[in-house]
Amino acid sequence: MNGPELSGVHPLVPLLIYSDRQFPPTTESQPITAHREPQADIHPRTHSCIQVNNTHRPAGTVKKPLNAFMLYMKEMRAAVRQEVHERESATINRILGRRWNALSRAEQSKYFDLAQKERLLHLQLYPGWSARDNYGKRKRKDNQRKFTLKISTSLET
DNA sequence: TTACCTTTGAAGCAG
DNA sequence: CTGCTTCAAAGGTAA
Repeated sequence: MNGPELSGVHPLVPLLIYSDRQFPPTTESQPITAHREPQADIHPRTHSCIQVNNTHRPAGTVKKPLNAFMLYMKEMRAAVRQEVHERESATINRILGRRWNALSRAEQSKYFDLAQKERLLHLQLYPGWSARDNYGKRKRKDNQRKFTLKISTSLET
């Protein structure tokens, strides 16, 4: 198999090469975006990432490394979309979860190993980074539930 | 335009 | 340490 991957090689392969040593002149504001989501960093048409930098949301927001299942989803999502006549990610993800649980441990280990490498790579790419950087950033209704829970606790106290 | 929905796993947080 | 909560992807859908 030369490259079952759609785009060619795994997104982390070219980065593993760099992981051997310190990265070339990093502009600190732009730390190796090749990892994933280049669109979140620089838009070719926009080109002016200066404005988007501080005002709204930092373009260089470092996200969590993908776990084994997320990596499995990344690879299988397109295929499943073609198999079934469905486009909603919620439905697709439900199917992916079903297939993931049907995989043997040996088959899953492939993705667990890949996820571990991603974590190590992430550690090298962003030393000092913590998942708490993005913790509570999403606006979710769960926040209200947590808030309500707090209120209940306070009332009891 | 944004959050929701949905999955598993990792990790943060609270007690 | 135990258990609960949030985020990671992602795309149609609802508000």
